[in-house]
Amino acid sequence: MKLSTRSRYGLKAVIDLAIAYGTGPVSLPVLAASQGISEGYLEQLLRELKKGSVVDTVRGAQGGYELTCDPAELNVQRVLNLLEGSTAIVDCVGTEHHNCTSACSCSARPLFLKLQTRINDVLVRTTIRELADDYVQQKSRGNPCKNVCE
Amino acid sequence: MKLSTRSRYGLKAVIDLAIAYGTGPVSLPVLAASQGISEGYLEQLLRELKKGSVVDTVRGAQGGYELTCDPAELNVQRVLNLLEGSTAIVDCVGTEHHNCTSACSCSARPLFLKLQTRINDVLVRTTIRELADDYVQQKSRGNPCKNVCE
DNA sequence: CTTAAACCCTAGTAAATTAGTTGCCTTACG
DNA sequence: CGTAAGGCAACTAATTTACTAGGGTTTAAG
Repeated sequence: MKLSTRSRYGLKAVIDLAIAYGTGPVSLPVLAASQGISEGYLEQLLRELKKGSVVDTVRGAQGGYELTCDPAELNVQRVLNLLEGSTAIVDCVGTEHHNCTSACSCSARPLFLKLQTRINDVLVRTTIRELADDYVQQKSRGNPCKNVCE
Repeated sequence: MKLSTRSRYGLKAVIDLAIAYGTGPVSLPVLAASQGISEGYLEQLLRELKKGSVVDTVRGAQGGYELTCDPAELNVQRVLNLLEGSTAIVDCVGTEHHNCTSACSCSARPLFLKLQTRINDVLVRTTIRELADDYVQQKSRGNPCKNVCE
């Protein structure tokens, strides 16, 4: 049930980009330093996000990464789907239903479906803008925020 | 975000035991055959469930496994916690909060907390009895149920 | 009392996933 | 042209997952 660090790092980088939205690209070294992780690793995650058209890049000096759309229009599910591959808790309730029919299959399926529905609900409804705004607000109140996990 | 096969197999075995609740122990070969998996592997999972007092065993010939309590009193969270170790999607929102304070920590924390709340809600509210009853009912309607994942 | 069915336990292992690192190439601003 | 930046591929170490193997112990039944 754990979310991978890919997802955690990638999501936080997207939130960083949302905070900087409209102010030009943010470079990899800056994004990596924000979370205290290596540039090489974060780069891979950002490349996935670029493939999925969530971020765009500006090459050359003064370049960096930026969101392709307004953070208010970007939900968490889209981001996590790119980073995680899929946000399905079990394959048989993902977008590809495989061999499990909805009529009836294994005894745990009703649980999996309910869980997946609730999870998707949160992921779809939560926008990157909300998370970015919350974080900026907390910091402005002088709360001891760190974006680094220990 | 995936649920491990441990969890899937273990949970389904518990549902099998719920269906047989009150009719004496069910043997490992029977439980394993129900899902088409090896006895050795399922045995490990059942041992975890025994450690957690969810199932009890009867040794010797005609022995097997049985639930320690009424399936109506047993929720899915308790079962998955034993099988999965923890049902937390990230460590910092588990029962052990580690170094992340609730005041403010990383930018993604509000999302993690919301997600975890919704997940726990489903896991706590769903009883094994519900799942067992649903399954028995589906089968009695002649639906093509299989407890085996393909 | 012997046998066989059943649980008990430890250890090992192959495959997959995760979490990175390394190194070199391309682009573009000044 | 030099340097700062992203692009890309390959490799690797550690961990987790999903098992398998094999021997030990208990107990009901014949």
